[in-house]
Amino acid sequence: MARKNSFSSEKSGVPPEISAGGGEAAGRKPRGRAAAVGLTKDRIVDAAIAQIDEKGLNAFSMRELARTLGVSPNNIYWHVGGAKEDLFAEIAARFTAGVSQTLPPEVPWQDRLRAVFMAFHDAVRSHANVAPLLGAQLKSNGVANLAWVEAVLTALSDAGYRGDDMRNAFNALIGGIGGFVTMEFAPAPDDKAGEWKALFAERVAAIDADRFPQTHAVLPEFSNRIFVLRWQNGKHISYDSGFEFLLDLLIGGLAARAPNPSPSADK
Amino acid sequence: MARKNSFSSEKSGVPPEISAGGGEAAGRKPRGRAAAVGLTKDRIVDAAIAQIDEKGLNAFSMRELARTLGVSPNNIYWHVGGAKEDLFAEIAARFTAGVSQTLPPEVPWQDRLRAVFMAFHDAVRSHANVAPLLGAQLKSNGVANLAWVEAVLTALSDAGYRGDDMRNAFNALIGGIGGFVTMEFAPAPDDKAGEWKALFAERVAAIDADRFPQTHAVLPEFSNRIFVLRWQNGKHISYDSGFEFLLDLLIGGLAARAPNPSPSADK
DNA sequence: TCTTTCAATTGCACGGTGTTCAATAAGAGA
DNA sequence: TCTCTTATTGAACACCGTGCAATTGAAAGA
Repeated sequence: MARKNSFSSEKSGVPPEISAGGGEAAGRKPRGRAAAVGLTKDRIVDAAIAQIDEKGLNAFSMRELARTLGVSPNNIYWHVGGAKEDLFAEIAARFTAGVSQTLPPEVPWQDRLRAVFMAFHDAVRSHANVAPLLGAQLKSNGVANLAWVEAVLTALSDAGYRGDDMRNAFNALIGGIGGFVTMEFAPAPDDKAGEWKALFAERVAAIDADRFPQTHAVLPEFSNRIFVLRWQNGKHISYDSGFEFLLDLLIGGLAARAPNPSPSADK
Repeated sequence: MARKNSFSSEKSGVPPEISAGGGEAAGRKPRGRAAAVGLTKDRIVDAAIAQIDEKGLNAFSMRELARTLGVSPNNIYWHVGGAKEDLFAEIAARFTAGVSQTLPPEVPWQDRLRAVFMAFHDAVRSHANVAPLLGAQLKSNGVANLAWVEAVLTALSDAGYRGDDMRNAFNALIGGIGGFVTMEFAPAPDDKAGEWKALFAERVAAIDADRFPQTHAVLPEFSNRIFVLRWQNGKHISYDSGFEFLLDLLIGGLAARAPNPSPSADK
């Protein structure tokens, strides 16, 4: 039945359930020999996300998290395993975890892919400040929910991709889309009173029409609405249409060069 | 012409040239009224990149940079403008700056786009540790060289894209590709003696075949070679083919739905 | 019931960090 | 020579991540 917990506490004084594989059976508590059980990994992650939502990832600190939890910092370390990085990984896992509910296999693989990534996009937007964790750190990157991976791989397989092609397609998808989202919600500077915004806007407004005609021409329309010439992120300016454009480009391209163009008929 | 310097030092005791537009005429020194002129923004950025290359972005510190430059930290702040963030922005600008040499307009826009992004990819790989700066911070993100933006916009224009379509195409391209690179080189944990690698590899090897058949099936081949199931980044494992796949997907897709399919004939 | 055991929690301290404020050195222009 | 501005420094503030050793306290075994 596969309720494996590969390696739980084998060593000495170590936390409860170390990063297991799945993550759906949520109720199971440490249970071995509880003492003043008050803190849980879940509670920590919840509080951490809340704190990041509110103050931004830059301002996040272990000590402050401990303060708001009414707990000693070391307690957090104990539950979460060693380092801030591990907490971040745990947080990242939360996100792809929510997206695991996949569409049935009858649905064309294109639609399934689309649904998975749209859901991912929505999930991230609702906690935009954690976005950097999802793309810019290997450890966070690596703890993603397997159901999510499985869904993508299955879709690609149904499209007929195998071997290196499948690997490249997977990486292009995850890298392109995950990366887009990271960039979409890249944090703005810890601006003291919007000073940077003004400076940047001024600079953008003064772009030289002779040296950069194309850029200058589209400026009035694109200013603060394209990735490089902006002073606000996707939290304030919607990049939804850009995201969907990318998604269409990728899925369309995958379909165009897929061994199995549209329905699911392989195997 | 156009040697504008929009707003240089107007205020009180502020640094020399604040973020100007272009950046090609390199020789010009502060020159207003030099004193113990020994430190330059360029020297600082050089040293910073070197330090990040060597020790990683996480380990980077203003104080240590100052130490290796044989200089007081404040001196750096003075030259670079207020905060670590500003230095990072300056660093990021370096990268897109190197890629400004564009192909002549006779070359089909697809090839021009391809060249621009391949060059970008190469530039980043040669200083992989700075990658997170390029995607995961708005301020760094925003100082990119305008020649680079101009090149992309021109290509899209030649393809016939206008208005919202152009904006979406631009964002999809920059977001997708820039994001991919960010993820490709996402830093691995500051691992004490490869402990995490082992743990992760073990976990990956133990994936449940019943719940995740597809994932399990491709594992031997994909382990550590796809984005979510890996413990090393693009510095050690090549994602070149994935990158090119993405690039082809995007450019191909853009061509497929472009008003001007292949040659440059608009305007 | 009384120990023992060990999960869960704390205090304290170390060696850093980014950044600010006010003071200074040192050339150029007068 | 005396300014004046640019360039540079010293010392300090508040805070950080995290390791170490000590502690609590609930349940397991006697």
